[in-house]
This record gives sequence, C-alpha cells and structure tokens, in this order.
Amino acid sequence: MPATKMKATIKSVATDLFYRKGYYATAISDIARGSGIQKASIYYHYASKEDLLFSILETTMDDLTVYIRETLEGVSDVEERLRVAIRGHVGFHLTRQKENFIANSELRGLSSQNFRAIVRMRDAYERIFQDLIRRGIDDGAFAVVDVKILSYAILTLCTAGASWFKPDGRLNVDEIALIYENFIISGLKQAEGAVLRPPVAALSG
Amino acid sequence: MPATKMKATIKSVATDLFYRKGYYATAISDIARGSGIQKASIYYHYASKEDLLFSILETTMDDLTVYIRETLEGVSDVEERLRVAIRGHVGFHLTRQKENFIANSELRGLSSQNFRAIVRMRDAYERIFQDLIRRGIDDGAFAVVDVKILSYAILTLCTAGASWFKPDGRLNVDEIALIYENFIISGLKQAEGAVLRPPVAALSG
DNA sequence: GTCTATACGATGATAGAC
DNA sequence: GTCTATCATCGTATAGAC
Repeated sequence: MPATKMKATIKSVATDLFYRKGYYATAISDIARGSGIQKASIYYHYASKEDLLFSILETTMDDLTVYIRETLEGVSDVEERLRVAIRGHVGFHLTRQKENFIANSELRGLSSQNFRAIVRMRDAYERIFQDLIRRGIDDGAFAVVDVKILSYAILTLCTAGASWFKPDGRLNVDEIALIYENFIISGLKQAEGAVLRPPVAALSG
Repeated sequence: MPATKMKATIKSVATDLFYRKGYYATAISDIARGSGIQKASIYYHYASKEDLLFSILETTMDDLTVYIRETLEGVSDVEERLRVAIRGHVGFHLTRQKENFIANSELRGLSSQNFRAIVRMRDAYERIFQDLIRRGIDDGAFAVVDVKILSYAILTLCTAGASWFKPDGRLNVDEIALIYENFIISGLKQAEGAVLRPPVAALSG
C-alpha cells in the first residue's frame, strides 16, 4: 500500500479509537490491528503516538478555521454573520464529531510545545466569534454583554453537541443548529436586564 | 495518623492531581508522594485507583444534587426557580472547581458499572433542570423550546466555567453567575423567533 | 497503618531482516 | 513499507514484615 494511503488509514483508525476509548486507553497495538498492520509499522508513518494525536488535532483546527471563514464570506449584516458562524460551528462539530470530540477532550495528551500550538489555533478561532459579538454590540444589535465570558459559553454550548449527537437521532444537524442559534441570539439581545441580588450561599470545599 | 484523616488527605491530593494532570497521567506513586506515604499504603485506604476516582465523583454528584435541592426550597416563582438553580449550579461548579472538572472529564476512567452509577446520578440531576424549564414553558414564562437540547446546552455552558475560572481573575463567582443567568433566561424567552433557512453547505469528513 | 520488596502485565518505541 | 523480535520502562497491585 502506498505510504500516503496507509498514513490516512492509520489516522482514521486512530481517530475512531481515540473517540471511542480515549487517547490513553488506546494502545498503538490497537491502532495497528485496526489498520491491518503490525504495531512497529505505525512508526514508519508517525514518529510517536503523540505525533498522531497532534496531526489529528491540527488538521481539525485548520479545517474548522478555514470553513468558518469561508462561511462568513459575503455576509455583511452583523446579526446574520453571527448566525452564520453558529450554524457553521455546529455543522462542523456534528458532522466531524469524532475529531471535534477529541479536540475538546484530549489536549492533555500533548506535550507543552504541541499543546501551545493547538491552543494558539483555538484562541484565534475564538477571536472570530468575539469580534462578531463585539461588532454586534457596537452596532446596537446586541445588548452590552461580557464578550469573553459569553463567547466561551456560546462555543462550549454548541461544541457540546459533539458529545451526545447521534446522526440517526430525533433531530438532524440543521434542526439542532437552529435551536442553538435562536437561543444564543435571543440571549445576546438580553430582553431580560440584569437583576441585582444577594450573593449565593457559602459553599464548603 | 487515624485512618479517616489519611483517607481524606489521599482523596484531596488525588483530586488536585487528577485536576492538574488528568487521571491517567497521575500515578498512584504521585498520590502517595503528595500524601506523605508509600504507594502501597494507599491500598489500605482505597481498593484501587479507580475506587479513588469513583469516590471523588460520587461525593461530588451527591453534594451537588443535595445543594441544588436545598437552594430551590421555598422558591415558588417558575422563572426565579430556574434563576436560583443556575446560580447554585454555577456557584457549586466554580467553588468546587477541581472536583467538578474531574466529574466532567474523567468519566472514561470508570469501569462500566461505576460509570453507570455516576451517569444515573447525572441524569437525575439534569432532570431537575428539565423539569424547571418545562414548568416555565407550561406557565408561559418561557417560549416553547426543545427542553432536552437546551437543558444540556445550559448545563454545559455553566459547567464550562470550571475549566477556565480563576478565583483571583477579573470576575468573581457571583458576577459570572449573573452573566450566565441573564443570558440563559433571555435565551429561553426567545424574543427572536425561529427563522427558516436553507441547510448548511455539505461538509467533507 | 505504614513500610520494603516484588510480582506481573502492558506499553511505547527501536533494531534489523526482508 | 512491513515484518519479527525485543528492549526498557512504568504502573497497578499484592505479600508479608514491623
């Protein structure tokens, strides 16, 4: 088999196993078995197990960022831009569920240098959403909200779908995206103003 | 040292290490070192590493459920009940950050029986929020939304705080809770209605 | 209750033949 | 490119002394 094809097979098998069993619980021998080769042969294609994980995460983040930028092209209305971005984010995460689940749960498997590289990409991606929200606030489309906190909240909420979504479940990707979209846009318009109130009760621990 | 005290020390050290390094990356010897004993001595207090993880998760879920139920006592208005529950959820998660982070990232470390036990507790907890939302819809306080999807979204969004919150950061627990609370309640009232639109573009992968 | 010593298995990775 | 064989290490857990 040509190197490029086997390399892709290994990556695909690893993605599936990392998703189903987790990075640490997956042994190189498992990936080899799934790929139909011996474990030593894996190292001809990838330098290490971590290298394989990094490759998956890097590709995912790259594709996600490119996809969202494409999605936004030609859309000018501030609110519609955020709606489009949410749709894109949800669509990408639910369609490429395994990779995205890994990207959100297995960063721990990376050494500090690789970790920083992925976090840098993630930060840049988050900034796209933060800019969209800020623009919406400046234009008066949204209420004056905390951009950082709510951008994390919004992305997390949409991403979470990747952990429970089932392609043949009750709702399809578009339906789920629409539910999120309306919830988020309404939340950002803040029909409900802030309410002053006493602090929560003290907690042990 | 009396058994109960050392047992608590071990649990506390393990919580800290599982939070900082992850369950798989933490060795029994690490926990022993942090507790000031030899690794073999750990097994006098806990049957296995998984037993220790399970103990942390069980206590956390128990305390969380009890806390939320207490928080809701005596509150009758539907909207205020959900607001109170959100405040409680956020407060608990940001105050007992480490345990909650583990509870949301290390379920993989459990064998199927223990896994099911924790998931059962989590499901029961989620049902509290689902009932609150459903009540709000029935009473006309909230729009007719998808309860399951949005309950997951709401809990995930609030829980996420446990992964980035810093006690001495820009905002304190109450401020963050209020931001979430207003965002969520506004989202559930849905000033913005559903918008029909074409499906998202096809995705590769 | 805690210690030392050790059994035992698994895993990531390498060496070198084909 | 893939194989067989093997290394080196580490981690959980147990045995038995104190």
